[in-house]
Order: sequence, then C-alpha cells, then structure tokens
Amino acid sequence: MVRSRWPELLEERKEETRRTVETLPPLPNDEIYDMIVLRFAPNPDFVLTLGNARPAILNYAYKLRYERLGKKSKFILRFEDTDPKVKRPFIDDPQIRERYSDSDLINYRFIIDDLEWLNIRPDETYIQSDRVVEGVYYDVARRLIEIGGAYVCTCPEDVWRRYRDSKQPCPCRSRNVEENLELFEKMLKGEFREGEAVVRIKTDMAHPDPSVRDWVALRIVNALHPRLVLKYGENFAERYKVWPTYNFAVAVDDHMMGVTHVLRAQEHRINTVKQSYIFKYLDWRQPETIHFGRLHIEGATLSKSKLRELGLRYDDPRLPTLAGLRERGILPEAIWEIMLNVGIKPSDARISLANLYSINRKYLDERANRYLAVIDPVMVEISGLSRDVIAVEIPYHPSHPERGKRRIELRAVNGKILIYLSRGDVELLRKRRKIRLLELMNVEYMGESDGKIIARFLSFDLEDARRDKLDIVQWVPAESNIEITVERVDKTPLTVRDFVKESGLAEPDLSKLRKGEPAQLFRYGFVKVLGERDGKLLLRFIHE
RNA sequence: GCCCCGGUAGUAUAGCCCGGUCAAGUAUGCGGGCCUUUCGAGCCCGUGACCCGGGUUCAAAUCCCGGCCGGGGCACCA
Repeated sequence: MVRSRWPELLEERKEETRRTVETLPPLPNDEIYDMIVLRFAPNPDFVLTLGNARPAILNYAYKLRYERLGKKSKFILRFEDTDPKVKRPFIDDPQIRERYSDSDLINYRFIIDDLEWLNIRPDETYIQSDRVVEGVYYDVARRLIEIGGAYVCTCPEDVWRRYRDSKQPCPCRSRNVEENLELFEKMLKGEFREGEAVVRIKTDMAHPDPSVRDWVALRIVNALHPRLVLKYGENFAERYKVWPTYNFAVAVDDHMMGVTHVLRAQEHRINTVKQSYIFKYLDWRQPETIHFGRLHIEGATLSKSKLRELGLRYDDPRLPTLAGLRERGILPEAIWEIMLNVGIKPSDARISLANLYSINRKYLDERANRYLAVIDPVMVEISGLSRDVIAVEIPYHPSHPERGKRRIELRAVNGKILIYLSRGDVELLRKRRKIRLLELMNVEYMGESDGKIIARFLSFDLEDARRDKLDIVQWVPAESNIEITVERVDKTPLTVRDFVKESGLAEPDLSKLRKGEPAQLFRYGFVKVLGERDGKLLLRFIHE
C-alpha cells in the first residue's frame, strides 16, 4: 500500500530535501579526500527510533550533498552486533518472526526496512558478526600484539581495576610478544573461560579518564550469537566465543571500509580518543569526527531498552520508533525535514510534537482528500424542501480540482430530509439558530422531537450564508453512510492497553480508500485508513 | 566524586570560528486580520530570545575568565 504510493512520494521529498541537503555546512577537511565515505552503524538489538534517525539521515544527507556537488560519496550501513549476550539482536515476537524467515534475523531486516522507508539506500552493507567469522578482527589483534600495541591480560577483573585506578600497569602488560600471541591463540581455541583473559590495547595508564587506560579490545563471551546460530547452526556458532568490543571493531572497520567522516552522538566522544590509539599504532588515518547532541521528543523516551520494556509491538503507533511513527501516519518527508532542521549541533535537541505535526501536515495536506464525517452523530430532520432529490458534488481536494468530485444524493420524503450532525455542531446550531451545511444548504433550528433535531430549510445559496456569517459544518446523509471508528493515539497514554476510540458516521465514498491511505475529515483532522473491522471502517487519527 | 561537551524567544534553528552591517534572521507555537463552502491549507500583521557576573575593546550574541544550569562519559554495552 505504501509502496504503491512511494514513487510520487519520492519525487516530492527529493524536491524538498534538495535545497536543505545542500545547505548543510561542509565537513571538516573534505577537500583532502577524493571520496567522502560515511556510515550509519546501528546495533540491531531493536528497531530504529527517532533518535537513530538523526545519524542515519544526517550521514545520508551528506552523501547526497557531496554527490550533488559533483564529488564521489558513499554511504555504508554497518550492523554492530558484537555482543551476543547483553545486546542480543532479537525481538522475541512470534508474530513478527513468521513474516521473516531463515537467515534474515528480523532486526537486521527491520532496520533495512526502516531505512528504505526513509529512502536511505546504502551503497554497501556489512554485518560485524560476519566479519568476526571472517577473522578480520583477530588478524588485526595479532598485528597489534606483534608490534607491542596490545597484550593479553589474564588478571581477574577486580584485580585489574585496582591497577587501573592506581594508574599502575598490571603484570600482564610486560609479557613478551610470543607469550601474548600464544595466549591469544589459546583464547581463540576456547582454552579460557569468559572473564579469564582479554586483549587490551596499550594506551596510557595515567590517562585522566580511567576508561581509556588500556581498554579491552577483545573478550570472551560465553553465549552463542543468535545470528550465527540461525545462519550456520549451533556447532558453528560454538566456535566464536571471542568478540571484539565496540571500540575495537569500529576502529578496524572504519579504516578498512575507508570511512572518512564519522557523524555520531556526543556520547561517543571519549570513544574517539580510545580508538585513536589503534590508528596511531597501525599508522592509519583516523576519520574526521563530528559529535552531535542527543535527541528527545516531547512525551516519550527514545531509550531502546525502556521502549522494549513497555512490551508493546515495535510498531505500536504510540512508540517513537520509526515503525511506530510510520503506523501513526507521520511521513518520512517530515522526519527528514526535522532532522535536517536540527542539524549537527553539539547540543541536545527536543523535538516538539507541534513542530512535528506542523511539518507533517504540510506534506499530508497535499495528499489527503477531504471527506464528510461526523463524530457522535445526532439525527437532524430538515423540512421545507420542495424538491424530491437534492444532489451535491463535492470536490475531493480544494486545491486540486483535477482530482474530481463525488456526488451525494439526498431524497426528500414529504419535503423532509434526514441527515446527521456531530453532537458538538448540534450545540452550535442550537446556539446560533442558523447554520450552513457544507456544500449543501442553509438551515434554521426549530426544536426537538423524539430525540431528533428539527430544522427548517432556508436556502441553497452560499451567498446567504456568507452574508449572515453562518458557521459551516460537515454532515452525513442519514440514508447512505458508513460507520467509522477512529483510534486516537494522541489521547492514548502509553500505560493504557486500548486506544481511545471515537465513533461516528461518514459518507460512503470514504470506504473507497485503500488501507494506509490518508484522508482529511472536514473540521476534524487527518486520519489514516486502517481497514475494516466489525463492519466498520477503522481509522487512525493522525493530527489536526 | 572525576573527566568532557554545551547554554540564542514555549520549541527548533541561523549568526559565534573571521568582534561592528544583529536594537538578532527563519520555522513552529501564541494573538489579530485577510482569504477559503473545513476548526485544514495559503497570505498579512503582531508577540517573543543572546544563562548570569566580570574582563578585553571605540565596539561583544560573537574573544577571555569565573559562576550557574543542562547533557554526556567514567563497562570484558554499543
């Protein structure tokens, strides 16, 4: 459904971002590189959130920026899944698992889907767990050991911590190269258990930040990697118990993949320092690094672990995951615009919903056709008609007459027609006495009888309504209409199981919309079609 | 506690590197008006900010110092 709309979507967004992508400030030292290589490196322990959209979009935006400036540029997607224990790449939801089979572990697939939705298409994709199997990190570790830049440390963790805190080297630091190589091979063969041996990078035991002091490059993890198990089986996965730490894998990969610029969140600042030791030892050029602030969104957390704890489906429309926002009716163009707007400042940014909605509305307004619908309907009888049939033709979109009109017919019996109004508008009618029914006629309030509102026909003429400054309200014919239910995400707190729902009636034409398509209900707001349920059309409220 | 980074209107952002053109631009929000057969969109007007205190200078949002506030890091997580 979304896919069928995608082509035109693409065009529109390109038009929009083209300007802004080019207004991004140049990256440091961009002139010394023939090709600008950027990367987005998520951990597949959950789907992407709005927070991840910042590095994903910004990195990709720079790729586009340089390409448009006639410079070669490349965007790499790299899955950083080197901790099979603490950050297991898995969402344990059988319903989701059914949709994706075999070797495509769902998170990897979902992240690619999220990026595709944002129209981000990586030039290259790598998965670090594959590279572990290829031996990439082990090879570099051996080289570092050989040149004395790394050593195997067999101190118990608490013992080492004491050395570190007192800025003293531990005895392992002075082991010779041969011993270290031998110990490392023993690690790989499984002769040590988790915690018994690690490979450390020799840094500076007096470094002011204790975490920089001889940090761990590889360690033994006593857990099978879910992806390797799925792809190659347990026996195979069993062989890989030595895993690189984040900093080691990143330094190795950034270099081997030719990454020239790293744009990441400021929480990684100290990691740049840690990684610099590897670049120096191996005489590699360290990528230029830009750290931007963290992202917050009004009314939600962007912490993956907290989001997971909520126990909701990853694409629940209340969640600030990209999948959730997509379900909710936020368009990828809006996410792009917000991210480009926020930019690469080092300070944190808090996105307000009003802002997000306003940007989203800009794109939605173009696309969404207009429909008549009433919430909490009240029947109104209008008398005084002299025709038997009253027909109106309402354009689908006020700014796009080329989209055509649909015809709505009302039959009068004994000069009377029946329609529905929203309860709120009935109040308006009582108060103002006279009102205009959108595209239809002007009526006057006469009273009530049998729970029915009685009104009298005044005229068809719009000019009369204008002259008398009548309020214009939407209506639905009593004789032909469909039932609708609207799920209000905006009114549903995360702690509540069921969505707040509103029910009403709409003109029959609304049911022609396909699943996933947006619409605007006059004077109500933008909605998205979810499909039919219990004989009613289920809609999701997006925003006003 | 230690170490980094930051602080422009309600929110986001431009300007800060290379002091004057900034009595600070833009978007959104809010108030008002116009337009429109929607309380949507569009158009117009208005509202509203340089964290505080010192210093340097003829001149500081921009440079320096101190304070305050906010964020991040201090893992065999990423």
